[in-house]
Amino acid sequence: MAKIKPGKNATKKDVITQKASALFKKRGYSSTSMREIAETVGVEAPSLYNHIGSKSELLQTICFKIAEAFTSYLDTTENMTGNAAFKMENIIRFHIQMMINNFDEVYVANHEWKHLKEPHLGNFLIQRRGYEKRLIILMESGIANKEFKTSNPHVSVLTILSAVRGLEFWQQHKKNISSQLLEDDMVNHLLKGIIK
Amino acid sequence: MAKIKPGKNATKKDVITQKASALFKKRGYSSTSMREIAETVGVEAPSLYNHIGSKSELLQTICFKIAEAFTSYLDTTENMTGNAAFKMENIIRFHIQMMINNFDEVYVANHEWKHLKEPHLGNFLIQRRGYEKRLIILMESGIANKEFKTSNPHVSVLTILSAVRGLEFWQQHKKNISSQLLEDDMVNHLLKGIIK
DNA sequence: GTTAAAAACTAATAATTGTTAGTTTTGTAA
DNA sequence: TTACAAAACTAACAATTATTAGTTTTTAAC
Repeated sequence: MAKIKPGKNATKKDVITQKASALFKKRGYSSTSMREIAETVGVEAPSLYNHIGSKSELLQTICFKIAEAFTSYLDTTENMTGNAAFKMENIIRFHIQMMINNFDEVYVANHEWKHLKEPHLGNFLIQRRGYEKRLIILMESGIANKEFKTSNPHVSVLTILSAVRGLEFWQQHKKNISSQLLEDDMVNHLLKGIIK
Repeated sequence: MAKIKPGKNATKKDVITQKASALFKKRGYSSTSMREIAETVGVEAPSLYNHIGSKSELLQTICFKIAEAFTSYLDTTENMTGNAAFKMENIIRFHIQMMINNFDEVYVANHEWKHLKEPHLGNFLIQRRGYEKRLIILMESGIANKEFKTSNPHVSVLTILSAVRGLEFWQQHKKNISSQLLEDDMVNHLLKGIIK
């Protein structure tokens, strides 16, 4: 039957999606051809269409899977007991771990979402803005609690999200920095700064 | 003569490059066609070739102009008198200002450089890594001086660069945040943290 | 007004794209 | 072994791509 061999718990569609993630990350969505994806899967291009609907569907799958993961972790965190600083630290750590453990897909969701087609593009942006808004509310509650210094919560959240989302080029420094050190140091930096 | 009308101090090539920056930012390098660029310039696609060599040359121009700006500002800063914290703050402020005042080009340099062709791709990465290395050295000197908390200087620099480079989605919050507030708050955050 | 150059135009090219149609091969259950 | 469905294959498509060639228009200097 299939030359595409799914591992345990992975459909053939999963395999294709994973290979596509790696290629979309490396070469960008638009520059990646279905023939390239097919080649890394070990199949001719038209065969892919026995498993997926379209190239753009691949991008949707990736983007929404990641968006879902972040939203769902935020749900969990909001329902935890603990102060705002605790929750914020949790979320930062989750972002860093996602970046480390699901690099290809997170990178694609962060950088290639603009190639989504409507209505998915709109939905993605709504979800993303909603996520940012909830983080801002968390930050505001921490300021109200006097856990955080008084500052513009928009800017704080933007800074944190920028920092963790842009983390992609940590990959080049992998040899020098263990992922645990990266996580701890980065959390410290974003919460407590670097000035003595 | 030309239907492309350069403003003061701007050649026709400059106009094309600027329009291309905006399109590369909005739609990505690969998804932007020469016909699209031509249309926003107000000309047919082949006419562009009277002023530029190729599409990929446009990307080169943008990427290296920005890389040059950052490298050159770092040169200046390194030669200033002042401690490491002063210099680092300076550099962070410059990054933020560049992001605000040259958004399209900085965004393209940060996100589309992977589509550069050799040998330019290699040169760009060398320049970029050199820049990061010099920031790490600056950070190390600050730690040695006891200006900065002891931590991994790689991680600190990575965090700062991630934060300022990812700043692109501040655009969506423009209405809420003045650029001066953004700059001051972000510098504070990256240097002194947010925890009380 | 004439002339020469700069820069626009139209037409065309070869390559690559995502995708469909139609056919053959493969694997599984009976 | 037979039969059916899943999934591979080849061939082909229409569209779009960056770019070139050749021609006409525009501009500026005299």
